Amino acid sequence: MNYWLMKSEPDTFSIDDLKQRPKSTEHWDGVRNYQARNFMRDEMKKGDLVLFYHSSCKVPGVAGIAKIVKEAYPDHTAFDKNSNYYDPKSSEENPRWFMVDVKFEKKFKKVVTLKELKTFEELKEMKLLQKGSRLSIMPVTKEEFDFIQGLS
DNA sequence: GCCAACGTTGGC
DNA sequence: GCCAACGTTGGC
Repeated sequence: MNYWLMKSEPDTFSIDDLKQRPKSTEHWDGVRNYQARNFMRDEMKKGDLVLFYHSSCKVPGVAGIAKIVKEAYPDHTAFDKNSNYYDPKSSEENPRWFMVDVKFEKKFKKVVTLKELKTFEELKEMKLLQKGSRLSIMPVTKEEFDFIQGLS
């Protein structure tokens, strides 16, 4: 089983939004970065756990936990001309972008903030904290996952 | 294949 | 709103 961190802008889609979806499940569309796509398409497995990270907001940080409930399949928003995520280079015959389904697992009582994360020696190696790291989907180790959950 | 120009991310 | 860092595009 693998562990991940997935970023979302809470003004657009927060952990509360995820919880409120039917079956507390939503497809993770709009990923348009090859590295993030490859993680999703090639390595994410059903049952993997996800740190749900709030980015580009007042208090960035890990807001809770979600779970992968469906493995990668073509991201249909890439086919939709009216979508912000439309990509003419992706077709149904040869899809370029993929998404997974993610289910709400739990919300932390308080957000484990980015500021806080930066203070721990144990998390020094985290991809999230590396300079210039901007990936919206990245792997975390079991140790990092457990440690962060322990902070909540 | 190089690289300049441009676009995006995301913390601050 | 600024800007550093990184990704993508496209001319050559």
